[in-house]
Amino acid sequence: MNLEDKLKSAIVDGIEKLYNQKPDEKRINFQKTSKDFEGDVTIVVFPFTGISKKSPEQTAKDIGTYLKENLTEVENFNVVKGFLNLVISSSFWLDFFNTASATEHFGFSPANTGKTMMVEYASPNTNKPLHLGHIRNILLGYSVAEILKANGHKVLKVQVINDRGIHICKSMLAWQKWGNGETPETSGLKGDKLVGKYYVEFDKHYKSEIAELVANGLTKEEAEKQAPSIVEAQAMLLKWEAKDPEVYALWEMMNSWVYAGFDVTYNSLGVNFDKLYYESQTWLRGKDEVLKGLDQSIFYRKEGQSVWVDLTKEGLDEKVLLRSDGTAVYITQDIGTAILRYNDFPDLSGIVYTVATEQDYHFKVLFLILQKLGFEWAKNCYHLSYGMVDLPSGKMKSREGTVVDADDLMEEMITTAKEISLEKGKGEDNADAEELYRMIGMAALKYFILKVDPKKKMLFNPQESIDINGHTGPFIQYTHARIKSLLRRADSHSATAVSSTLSILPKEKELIKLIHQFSAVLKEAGEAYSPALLANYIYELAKEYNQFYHDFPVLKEEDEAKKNFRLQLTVLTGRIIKDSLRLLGIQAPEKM
RNA sequence: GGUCCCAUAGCUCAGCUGGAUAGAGCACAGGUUUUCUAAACCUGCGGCCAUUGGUUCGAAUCCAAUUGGGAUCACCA
Repeated sequence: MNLEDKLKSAIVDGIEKLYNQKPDEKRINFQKTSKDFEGDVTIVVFPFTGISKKSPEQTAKDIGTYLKENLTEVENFNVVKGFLNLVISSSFWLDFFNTASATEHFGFSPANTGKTMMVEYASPNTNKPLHLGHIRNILLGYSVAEILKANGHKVLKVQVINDRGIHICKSMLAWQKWGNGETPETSGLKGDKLVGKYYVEFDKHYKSEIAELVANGLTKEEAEKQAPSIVEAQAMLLKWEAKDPEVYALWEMMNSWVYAGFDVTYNSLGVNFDKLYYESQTWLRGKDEVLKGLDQSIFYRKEGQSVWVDLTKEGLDEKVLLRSDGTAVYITQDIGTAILRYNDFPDLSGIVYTVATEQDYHFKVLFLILQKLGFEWAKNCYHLSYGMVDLPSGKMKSREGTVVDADDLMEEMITTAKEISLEKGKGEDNADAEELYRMIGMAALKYFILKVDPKKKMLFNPQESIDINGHTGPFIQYTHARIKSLLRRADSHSATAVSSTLSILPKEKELIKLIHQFSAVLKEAGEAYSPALLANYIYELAKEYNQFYHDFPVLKEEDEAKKNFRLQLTVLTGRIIKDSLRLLGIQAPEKM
């Protein structure tokens, strides 16, 4: 039983004894004691003055006296207005500290919950390389998956690959026409970059064709439909759908280039997947489900035989599910794919879809439709919606060339890390050092993105945004490296339990209190699907440790008991930092 | 036009289900090293929490309206 639960039930009992009435447990509200007052935990007593029929001060005094008499953990208390500040005994903190020290991954859920969660992330199109927006997606999805694991769930990381459609045909067509047989090998380009190059090439030709047609008197809309390039691309898509051998072979070849390219990027990002879903294999799914729904009158037909769902009662619109020619639309596929996943993994307890906030409406509709179709599990589907990454110049637009390429960005981060290291006189020129620069650069990038609340959009300034000092990944890495350095010197430290009668300094207690919060933070990060909570917590911990480190000797402490305690405090802090960074996908170097 | 999201220091962000004098980092001005990593630590500067009402003992937080920004609403994906 943790401290807050203990306090809570004691307060309930106390109020009942004091005033003969049970308080609403939900109104018992704990908060950190403001640093201007003495105490560790503060209870706001205003909600209970109605029961006590006494002044806030008197009520707080009554409850405080009761707690002090009945709970060994409560050593003392003081009252400021309606705030009851409790001083928790240092023996409680030290007992907790010993327990945490003896736990391998303190804060992680020790037991398996038996739940299996599927986390979908990345989900790229196969016609162009990954960019900054994908990076946010990938880092979030990966980290959420790891956090869920730390909370005791089984996790399946999956990726949906949008490998079919008009977009890929555009690249294919352009390559066929103007590629001269160029391959990743002959061009020296990464596969995804090469295919992306032809996507841009297509767009260039398409645009000039439109301009020409408009000059010849067509409207813009007509020109966009009649331009030879797009007509050809559409013809190619039909051939693909008919499994034309030649088109299919081209499609397979170009996709294989893209996958090889993506693998490099995923590797650099340090992420992986347990299962891949290819749209080319799932795009025909869902149609049967829609027809079943039609039979059950969940859906209806409109003129022209198209099939619709009416969501106006839910405050949304009508949505088309099958075109009048009977073919599926995008959401139809998603219906099919969701069902497919539950068929693949019947014991799934939920699916987390990591998809940008632009698709909020889409997922609302999708989950509603699944519910209407009678799938109970639909309520366990969660859209992890994340905001766009904006640039100082505004939105990223591939047409305007303002897209920040994922590979370029990572490389730039690593180079910057190297430059800064050399500037600080810490750099060397060997393989180990190169690996360290990579770790630092990637930490700066990952932390910068993950520390922001997922659902908020964020601004990315390539020149200024990524820093290495202050509230950053490298700062936390540095704290870890510093801890490791200290521990390397402490060759003979033995892990003996700390006596609960040891007197501890305020700064030491602050550290223990922060560590005490860790399990709650980790749990909440999992429940809220928010790595940002963990990222911000671990910064606080690193900062607190740095202050402690600065102010007090560890190895040079002469009192053996204190030295032992401080060493173990250092060990535990280092472990929590390392574990947390790992959950964020960030490596913790031993030296830097 | 309908729906949804957002607005906190010059900049980038915290601020959990309402609680004490709203916090960090960057930037700016200074300081700390004969002692465990100065990628650190400390001090200062910086705020009408977009505006206006409401609920409450108490509002950055909840509600409503307004303003400004963004997203979305296709027989596209």
